[in-house]
Amino acid sequence: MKTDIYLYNSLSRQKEKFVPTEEGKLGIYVCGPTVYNHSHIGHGKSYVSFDAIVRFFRFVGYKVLYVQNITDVGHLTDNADEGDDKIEKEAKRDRVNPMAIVETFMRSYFEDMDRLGIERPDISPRATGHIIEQIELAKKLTAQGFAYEAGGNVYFDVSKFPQYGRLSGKKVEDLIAGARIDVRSEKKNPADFALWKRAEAGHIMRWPSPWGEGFPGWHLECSAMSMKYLGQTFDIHGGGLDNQFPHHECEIAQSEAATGKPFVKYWLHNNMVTVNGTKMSKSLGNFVTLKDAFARFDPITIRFFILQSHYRSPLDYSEEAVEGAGKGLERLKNIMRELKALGGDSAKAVNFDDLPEEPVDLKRYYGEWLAAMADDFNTPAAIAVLFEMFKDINTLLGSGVGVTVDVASQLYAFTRTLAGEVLGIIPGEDAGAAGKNIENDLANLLIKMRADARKNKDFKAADAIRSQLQDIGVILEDKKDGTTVYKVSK
RNA sequence: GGCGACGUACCCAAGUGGUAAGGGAGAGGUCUGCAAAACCUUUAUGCGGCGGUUCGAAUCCGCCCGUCGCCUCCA
Repeated sequence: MKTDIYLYNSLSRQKEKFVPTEEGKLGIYVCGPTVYNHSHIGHGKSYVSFDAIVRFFRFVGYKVLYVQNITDVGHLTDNADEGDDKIEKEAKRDRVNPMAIVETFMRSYFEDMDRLGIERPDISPRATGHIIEQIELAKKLTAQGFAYEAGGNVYFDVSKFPQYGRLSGKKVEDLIAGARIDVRSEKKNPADFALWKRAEAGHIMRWPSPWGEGFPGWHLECSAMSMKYLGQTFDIHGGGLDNQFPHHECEIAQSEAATGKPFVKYWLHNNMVTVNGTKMSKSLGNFVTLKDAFARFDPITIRFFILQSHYRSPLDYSEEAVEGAGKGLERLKNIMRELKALGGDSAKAVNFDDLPEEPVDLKRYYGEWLAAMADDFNTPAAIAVLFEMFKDINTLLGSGVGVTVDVASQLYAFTRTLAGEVLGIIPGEDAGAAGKNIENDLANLLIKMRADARKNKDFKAADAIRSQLQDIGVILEDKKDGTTVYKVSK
């Protein structure tokens, strides 16, 4: 390991040094989306954050197993007991099979995540694919006396699990006192939550169980699937702050009651996205979908915007703020393009144990960057370090001293690793100038024509070429040495 | 009502006891045929307000104001 990582554990409410269950390995589970609608900016923040966290763990040498579920059943529109299944509701409205809704929005979800440069989780288990495991868990809890059946429903008996409320800082008594009176409930205690729900007539998604036909409660899937793939005790469980209660609280209760072991060592919660200062939620209908945002901004700009604030801070989405972020990101891309043009893309591995201090003090910048990332994944501070370094690099490039291919290559590889491989804020291989294709040849042809016009002081023709290229999204820049480079704007 | 978080320049945003990172925008300058890009300089005696602790506080304590979140589905 190159460094110790400190992270804020919601369970202890303080920063702790990360100590893996198994040396060199990380098992992480992050609550995935319920796929009944397009993903919004909030999903983007959550999954971009955890993507950066996972990438960083991999960077420092951990072998990571990243599990993120797809909820495709059982998530009710109301509280944990009443209301329709969200997916069925959409399905009924559109008169299609619920699984078609699931398929549509699951594809939409992955498409959006791909565009945000998020690496796919290692395992994306679906709730409906793990009905057996969920039934087993419910059976076990019932047999152990932690759960009871009532009219085809199975409820977890919160009174049997005294630690309930530890994660969210809530007291069961307060919850009961504050709970809405539900006269029809078969529950012993208003705070009890459903492990299994009886399927009423007309309910489409249903499975046979020891308690009759029904479907699993929302919380159960995450316990069943996380433990299946990561073991009864695993390292990190992540998710949105809004899921801390009741969802994660219920997961802990179910899992620890069933196994008698600690469920998760470190709980990580990302903060929420607000739009115009108000929380965005599917229920409120004020959400900005990622597809909306992508129509306005480059997806990587959205990613950069997200990582420019800390994952535990709330993020207010505004076009002004994203535009500002986008311009900063432009600078980063410009530098990468220049370094690449100087021959920097010749593959070169970076030896982080032996970094040079000249002509750019990579050793220092790496140390600062690493310290920022290792301190609860402080991506905004890490990005600030990169910008300081870019200033040095730009000064070097503009100094007229000249940069050797070797140095350019080293700077490129270094930046590519920190900003690209780990933070994911450098888009794929799109840096224009070095391409070998017809587009590149045409662009260089026009550049040459313009250069000839300029030589003949025919600035009208030269500017016409430049402005018309700009109209189609190609921007020309004249360098100090008299050459001209082009870039394709988004 | 209960619990929690936050309030840093025009905008975004780090910083949790040692004298205000970074990005955007603005202003001036260098370079350029002009642009663009880049570079240089500049923009908070102050970190919601008022007290307190301390040699020293944006950072700790108290009160107040404001905003947001959770307590019901949400990443």
